Amino acid sequence: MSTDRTGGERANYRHGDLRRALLAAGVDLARGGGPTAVILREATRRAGVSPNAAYRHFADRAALLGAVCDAAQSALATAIEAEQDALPAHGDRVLDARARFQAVGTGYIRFARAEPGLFRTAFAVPDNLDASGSAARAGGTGRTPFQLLADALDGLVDAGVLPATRRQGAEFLAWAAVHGLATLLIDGPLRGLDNDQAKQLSQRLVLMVNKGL
Amino acid sequence: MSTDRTGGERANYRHGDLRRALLAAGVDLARGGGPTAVILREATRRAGVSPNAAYRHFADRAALLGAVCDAAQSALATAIEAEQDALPAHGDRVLDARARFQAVGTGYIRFARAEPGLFRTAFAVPDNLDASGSAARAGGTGRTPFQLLADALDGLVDAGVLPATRRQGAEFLAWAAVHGLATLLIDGPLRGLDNDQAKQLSQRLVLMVNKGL
DNA sequence: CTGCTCTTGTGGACGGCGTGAACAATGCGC
DNA sequence: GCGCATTGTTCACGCCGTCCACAAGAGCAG
Repeated sequence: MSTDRTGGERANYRHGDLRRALLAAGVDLARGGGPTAVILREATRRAGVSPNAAYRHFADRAALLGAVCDAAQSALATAIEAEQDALPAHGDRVLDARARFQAVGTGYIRFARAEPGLFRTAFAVPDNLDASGSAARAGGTGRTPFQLLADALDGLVDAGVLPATRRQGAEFLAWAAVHGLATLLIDGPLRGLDNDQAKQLSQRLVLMVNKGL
Repeated sequence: MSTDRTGGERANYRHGDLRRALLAAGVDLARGGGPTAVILREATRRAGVSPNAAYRHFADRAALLGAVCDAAQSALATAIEAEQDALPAHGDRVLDARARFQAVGTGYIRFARAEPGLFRTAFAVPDNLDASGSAARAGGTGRTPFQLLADALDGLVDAGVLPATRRQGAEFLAWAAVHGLATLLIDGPLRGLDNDQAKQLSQRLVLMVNKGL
């Protein structure tokens, strides 16, 4: 019983799981105010620890922000998966593939509107192509948001909806459109739209992508 | 000759045009490092003035950043106009309308890639619908980027390319796609693409929008 | 059990940031 | 020429990220 963690308070001066606590605090901060709200000192304060303790677990503020960013991407992936799981499966391959593709877009935008702070944080750190497949950014099925989109596009090809010749690079076009709309909806001139309008617009956008790909 | 400004140095302790100098410094900072690089103290340093002098011309850092943001939007508008002006006018109304629409997208993305810092700053301050028509954000023709896009869409309708029924809200769909691609190209996984690849992808995207609207 | 070492948290300090309040130099209107 | 509103300066505060030296446990060797 030397490391008693059953109260929330520290019995020892060792915290026990400080890294996780700091990350959780960071995610909370990001949820409330986006990437710039991820303040290292504030995270340590919330973990009940002195500022410099953070440096035992993260190289610097950027490293903490990076971890929060990964967590946000993972949450986004989970949101997309949830949207897809809620889909009724009506045997038709074509309709199913279309629905799964649509669900990526609607889940993406639903998450952006529900958790704007986390959403903005998810894309705050410029990532390279490798990182977009990192396991830390995956949801419950082990796939990142980007991979979920790619899967949906593959599904469209398999169902014969999308010609294989147009498959290459399609994830970038689709992602650009959906991500752009999300940005407009939370930070841009489309902020203030109500849920119905937003949903309608996002459906129209995915339709546009589907037709235009 | 009491207000001698002919050297670059201050003869008087009055600066003469500090607001403009601070704004110029701010734009320079934004060009180099995006919105977070717009440091109030650094701007005053570059203007050769004490930090608090800035407060005679801007309420706070946010106000300075807002002015820089407007300037960046204006630069973006100018870039789009330049792209449109470079277009050869071959009498055909349909082709001309399409080309002008396409030029909005290519000019947008060209600017984003040429001036990523300014581009990111242009959208750093969440704007409302009114501000997207503000005169401070206009280019040489007095139109903001958003208005230039709307004009191009109107042109498509006039030329009979785009059914009037689909005109409403089309600027948001088009903007979402182009803006999204721009962010992928400068901050996202598509950073690192060379000019040809980027141009090709952006053409494909505008084609997608054109076809899908 | 004793003592050594590695890990992890603490305390103090530094420089940089945004910003407020008091003060001073200046140019302008009377 | 005088008084005043304008504009820049100086001093000060609190917050931030971060470096360094130190201390308190944990874990292991004997």
